[in-house]
Amino acid sequence: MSDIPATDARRYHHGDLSRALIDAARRLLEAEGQSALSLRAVAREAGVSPAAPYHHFKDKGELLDAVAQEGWTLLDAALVKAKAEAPDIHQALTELGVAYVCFARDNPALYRVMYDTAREKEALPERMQNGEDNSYSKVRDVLIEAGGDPNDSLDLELATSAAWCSAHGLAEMAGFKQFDHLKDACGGETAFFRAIFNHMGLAPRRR
Amino acid sequence: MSDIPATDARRYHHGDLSRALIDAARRLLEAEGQSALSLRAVAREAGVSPAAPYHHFKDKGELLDAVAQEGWTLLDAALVKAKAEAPDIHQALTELGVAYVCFARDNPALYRVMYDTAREKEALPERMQNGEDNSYSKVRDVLIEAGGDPNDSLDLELATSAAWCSAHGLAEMAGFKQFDHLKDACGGETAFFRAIFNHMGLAPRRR
DNA sequence: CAAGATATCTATGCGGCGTTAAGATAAAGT
DNA sequence: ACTTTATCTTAACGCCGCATAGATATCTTG
Repeated sequence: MSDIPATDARRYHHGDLSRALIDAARRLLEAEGQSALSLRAVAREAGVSPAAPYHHFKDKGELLDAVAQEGWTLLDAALVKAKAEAPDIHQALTELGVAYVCFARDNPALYRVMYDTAREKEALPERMQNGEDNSYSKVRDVLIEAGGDPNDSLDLELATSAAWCSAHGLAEMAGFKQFDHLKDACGGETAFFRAIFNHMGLAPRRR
Repeated sequence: MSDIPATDARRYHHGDLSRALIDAARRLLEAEGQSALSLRAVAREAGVSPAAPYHHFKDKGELLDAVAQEGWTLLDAALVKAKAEAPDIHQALTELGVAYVCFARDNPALYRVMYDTAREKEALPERMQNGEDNSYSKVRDVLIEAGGDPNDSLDLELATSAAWCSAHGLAEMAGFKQFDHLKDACGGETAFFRAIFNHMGLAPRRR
């Protein structure tokens, strides 16, 4: 899924330690999971002393913020791709949802860091606010193209939020063993995702 | 929301330390939040030495399991109450959802522990499996009463799972500041919850 | 009731954590 | 060349989860 560069330069002044730390963190996250992501372990992985990160990040939380940022960017890219590849506009919303859940499945630890840091500040990143050309707007635009009323902004926002909540809910649940037999019965994991989304009749009021 | 008894008995042999530890953990969780919930802090709160808990729980995880267990029981009770109070069967599903989200809002740290421990073992508690007279079945039964086909068990399970995912998704998101203005626009928090659930047209195939 | 067995708790210690403070070293500015 | 500044290291503090060994209270059996 990812190619996080390994760091090599081992001179005293590193060159770009913040970058190297973020990469190290993502490498650790992918290889060992969230519980292994200590600041000291990140420093070790990057080949510096335990205190070195503090010259680039105020504390551990700020490093995690940076990691989460990259996560949101990756998720955004996955949604762009999904929309572009959707066969028609009425399936586009489901395909966005499937792409979302697949991202969470393929980057479980990163996905967790993204929402953990968001919960810490009780706010999703700006990218997720109602705005132009961000992740949130991608879902909203699909809803409009599929027949939503662009003038009923409250209803549109509710529909967009509902879609996001649904996708997040499924993303968090899909990993549980309870659903294994349903995945089989549906004929595969993504078929299961689609079936679940079909049961959540996500739509705005019509124009 | 809760009445977690404070422990007093301070004799050498405590009497019921496991009980006292669980209560202490829940008290800490409510007062200080999840990050303050260390095993040592729980022992302090219960008035025993840091190593005492190990005679009643294998490790910290097992204590959290016990706390989570109580959480699921409380959630179950909230759902029973919501179903009993629902005006008619077609609103019952939404009311279950609202009750679910309100539980998460009122017990944020506990709710988090519940899902964190579940994720650790990649499985929700048995209570959540397809079965008789558990939390899962409460949602499923409402879907049947509302017109779902009791014989199409795959579809029923998908619909039940979809409802649960949606509720969980909203529960996790509702705390974010992003939604404050929507809550206002809807005329209150629970009205917002209802509006979101309305946009997720949760239903099984008809009989 | 006495005495040994058992359950429960304390004391101590290990390594790892996040974070801070003080000192070393390399690069940049004058 | 010399100073200044940015960057990194070393060392230390108080927390943490957890393991071990020893103390103390209750239970069991005579």
